[in-house]
Amino acid sequence: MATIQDVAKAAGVSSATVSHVVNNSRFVTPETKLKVLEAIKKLKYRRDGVARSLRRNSTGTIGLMISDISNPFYSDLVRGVEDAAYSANKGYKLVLCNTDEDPSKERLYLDVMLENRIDGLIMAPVGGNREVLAGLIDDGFPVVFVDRDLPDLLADSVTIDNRTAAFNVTNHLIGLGHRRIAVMHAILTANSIEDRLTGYRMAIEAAGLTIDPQLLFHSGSTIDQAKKASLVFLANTKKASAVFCTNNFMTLGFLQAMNELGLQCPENFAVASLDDFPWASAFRPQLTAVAQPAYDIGKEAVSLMLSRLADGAPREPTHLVLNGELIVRESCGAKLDKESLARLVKP
Amino acid sequence: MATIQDVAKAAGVSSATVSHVVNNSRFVTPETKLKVLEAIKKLKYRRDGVARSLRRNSTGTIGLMISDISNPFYSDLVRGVEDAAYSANKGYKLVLCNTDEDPSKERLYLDVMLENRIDGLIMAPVGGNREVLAGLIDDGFPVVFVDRDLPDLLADSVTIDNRTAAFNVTNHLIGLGHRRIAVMHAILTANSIEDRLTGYRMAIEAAGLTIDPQLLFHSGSTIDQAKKASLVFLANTKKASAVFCTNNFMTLGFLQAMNELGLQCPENFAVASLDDFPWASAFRPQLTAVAQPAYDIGKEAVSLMLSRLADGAPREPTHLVLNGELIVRESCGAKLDKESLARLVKP
DNA sequence: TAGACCTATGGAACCGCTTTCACTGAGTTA
DNA sequence: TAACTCAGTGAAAGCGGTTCCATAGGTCTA
Repeated sequence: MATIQDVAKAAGVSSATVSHVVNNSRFVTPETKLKVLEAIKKLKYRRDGVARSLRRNSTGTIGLMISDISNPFYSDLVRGVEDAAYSANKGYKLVLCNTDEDPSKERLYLDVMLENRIDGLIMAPVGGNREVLAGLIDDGFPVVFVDRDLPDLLADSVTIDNRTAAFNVTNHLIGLGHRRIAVMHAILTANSIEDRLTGYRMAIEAAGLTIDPQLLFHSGSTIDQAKKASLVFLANTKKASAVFCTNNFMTLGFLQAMNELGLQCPENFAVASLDDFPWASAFRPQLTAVAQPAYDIGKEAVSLMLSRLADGAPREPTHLVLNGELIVRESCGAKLDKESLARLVKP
Repeated sequence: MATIQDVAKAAGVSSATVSHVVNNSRFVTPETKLKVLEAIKKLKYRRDGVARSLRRNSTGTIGLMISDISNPFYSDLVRGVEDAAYSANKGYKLVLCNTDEDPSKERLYLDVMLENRIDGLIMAPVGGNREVLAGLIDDGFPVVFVDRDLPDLLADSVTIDNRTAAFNVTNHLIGLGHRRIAVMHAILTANSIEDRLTGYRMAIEAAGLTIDPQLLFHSGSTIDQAKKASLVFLANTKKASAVFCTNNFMTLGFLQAMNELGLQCPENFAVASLDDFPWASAFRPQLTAVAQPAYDIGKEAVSLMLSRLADGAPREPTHLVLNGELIVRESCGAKLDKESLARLVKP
């Protein structure tokens, strides 16, 4: 691999000149430039980004930590981040890792990324590495939280209004006549889940209903765990007629469980999802869901990140809150005739 | 950020000793080691991976280029790559990018990755950057193709037996009585699509049927493009009773088109997919599909990569061919009663 | 006791770039 | 013609590690 010195020698100029040609960072006469470019071509020279990063003290790399790339919510989000990061003039690169909601994995990857001198970090925090993150943020290291926030850590964040989203979903179910609405949720120390539960409670109470703690159940964050938890819940039926699944893997797990038990949705049980699927319209049951703007969350996160990277001037953290859109389809019974619906909502 | 020199000074030793302590690369007396570790802790020293990479001439980074992370096939594959890459003792990092099947994007990202001195590249080649890739491979740079292969480029590859998979799917449709089976495919210069079409043709001919070119149609590689192509196809109906969708986005597009036209699957049209979805069992129609071992493809790709990175000794390229598994569910009519099926297969 | 050997550590070159500072020679001004 | 300006380029330090080679001091052998 040819170095800048090789090119300089071949072109009969100094390495400084080669560098300036490559980076377009100072005037070079057309003739000299031509000589340099020819030498570059001839030697197949490719600037060494590692040496460059060392010298410039910046790698042009953004770290991206999410729970699980195989979750469509995150893959869309990642897509948004990537498109925005590469396309910016600067051409930031992305280093990706999955935490699986495991704090120790998160910690490990944090160390790896910091050792490799990422310029900034976009992450869906698991919670549990507060000190490390607080240290980073205090040092002025750019961190943008996505999907959730870690309360009282002063970093930028891009989330959706989880409370309102959950309220709307729950309210939709209530409006259809459902009275006993279950909730399946993941266990997280981040605030998104808590907000979703709060939205649920607010809707229940606003309708003058009472909250039955028996109707809340939780599961691990994979489809399989969600399915198992759902089977258990459905076995000890608490006479619910509907469930609000607080994320998309919960929804898939619940539907798989219903399927295994021979239950039809919505004929036997209504299902509402917080998080839509891009392919939802191709399948039955057609899910009633809040669609999160995952791609936009990623895009906005990059934009906050770039603004931090651009001017070193510290600023107050920005908390961007996007809106989820409730898409009413069939899985809660919205399209059922009155009679069938009546049968569904009174278990 | 403290440097190794700072630590050395604080511990009263040389930077060489600090380096050896950090890397565990030569014996250091317990007392000295302790002093160093304490200094590291006190100064919050974190080894600079960039400087390290420069000196060692290796970054511990693997580039990963796929079409589109929001495609579940690729997100599973990426997951497999990541798990294998991080978990190996070496702890390789991953740099990710999406080509969207666009050769110029592929070229751009290739340049970015090479500039940043990835140690190896795992990619689903778009085709069209043959010279660059050939140059790399000739220079002994480790490249592993996944999902598809670029014929006569001597790189390792991990694929599935596309021909057999397509043969089996088609044969399944024929076995159910379908005689006019359409195929929707993407346009790629890589060989996977060609192989799938070949498998289709072989099954048709093996059954003594004739191939009607009117039944083949193609589309761009997004769900939306697939939907549009499907709408056109379904509008000018060629009296097909079944379609074989040669990848998962084709399948989703086709189902969305059917849905838009009020067509039921399989009652009005049978659909077979090459590529399953992890959540397939939660929804209707329950897809009959060949499940590709996407996660394993990723894992195996890393394992080939690591073997190349370990011993510098060049070896012949390895072409690993995994098997897709035909999962028979309902979308081709397999579970229909004879009468309904008979109605379906004779359009 | 001299030489050989071993153990634990240090000195410093070097990886390939960027960037500051300096320099040369031509043109301009007084 | 001397002094100055300015355009174009070069020399070399330095980013923060790794690693080769050297060395001091101790132990062992003859």
